Amino acid sequence: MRIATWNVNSIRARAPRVIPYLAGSNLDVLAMQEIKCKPEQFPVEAFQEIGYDVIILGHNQWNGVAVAYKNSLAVTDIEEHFPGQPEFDGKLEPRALGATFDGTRLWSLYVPNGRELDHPHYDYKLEWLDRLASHVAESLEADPDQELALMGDFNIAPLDSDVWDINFFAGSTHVSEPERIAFEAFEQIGVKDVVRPLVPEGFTYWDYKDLRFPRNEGMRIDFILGSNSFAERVTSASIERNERKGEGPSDHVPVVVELS
DNA sequence: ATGTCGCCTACGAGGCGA
Repeated sequence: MRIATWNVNSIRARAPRVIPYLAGSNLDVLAMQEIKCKPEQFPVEAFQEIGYDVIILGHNQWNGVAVAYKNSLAVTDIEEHFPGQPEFDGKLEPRALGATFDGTRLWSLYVPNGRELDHPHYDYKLEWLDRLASHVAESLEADPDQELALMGDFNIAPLDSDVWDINFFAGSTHVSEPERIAFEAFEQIGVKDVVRPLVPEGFTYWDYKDLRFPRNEGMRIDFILGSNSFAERVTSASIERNERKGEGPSDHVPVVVELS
């Protein structure tokens, strides 16, 4: 089984990139973030034409997550939002979508950005991560051997080397100690980064501004975190840097793992 | 370089979020 996560930054704008990539990728499952549309606006037919069905969670022009999967796969236990997921500004945002494929539990996750260290969105981000970790910990306590993966845009650079210049990010979100502690908490509950051991180098995101991609001034903020049973099945991984090239790319690229 | 995108509203251009 081959699965991937990709912050597409609007599926309507990105279909000309996502559909050809998916058609040529032999992926079984693609978790997407920032689809930026309602379900009725999602280009479902373009996915169906290349043999994929789609699960969608989107409310308006912000956020939104989806999961595309080969139409030969059986999907069960579709879950919109995770239990205990906090609200922002009184609203439950479309940032988490769970689904199980042949016994493998996958989550497409778009972690809140945080905006600024003194912004309410930052507290929301930390709370969101804490609640997610609590949910995953409970789930793993109930079924320690389950194959589970958290896939998505975590909006955290866990290491200084995950940004092109740590000094540029002084006082910014994505690199603060509380965010990094929140990220490390997943490893402590038994869900670890399954890509980094196989792909130690490389960014997953480059801002559209300031020639960031040509200068390779990026960030590693998109991850696949797997339970022990999931991690044991991972045979290879890749960061699809070429998807940042050419016409009309997302600012993020796909992160892929192959399972035995 | 104040250097980009994509969405909204509402039909031009500004606001928001990332």
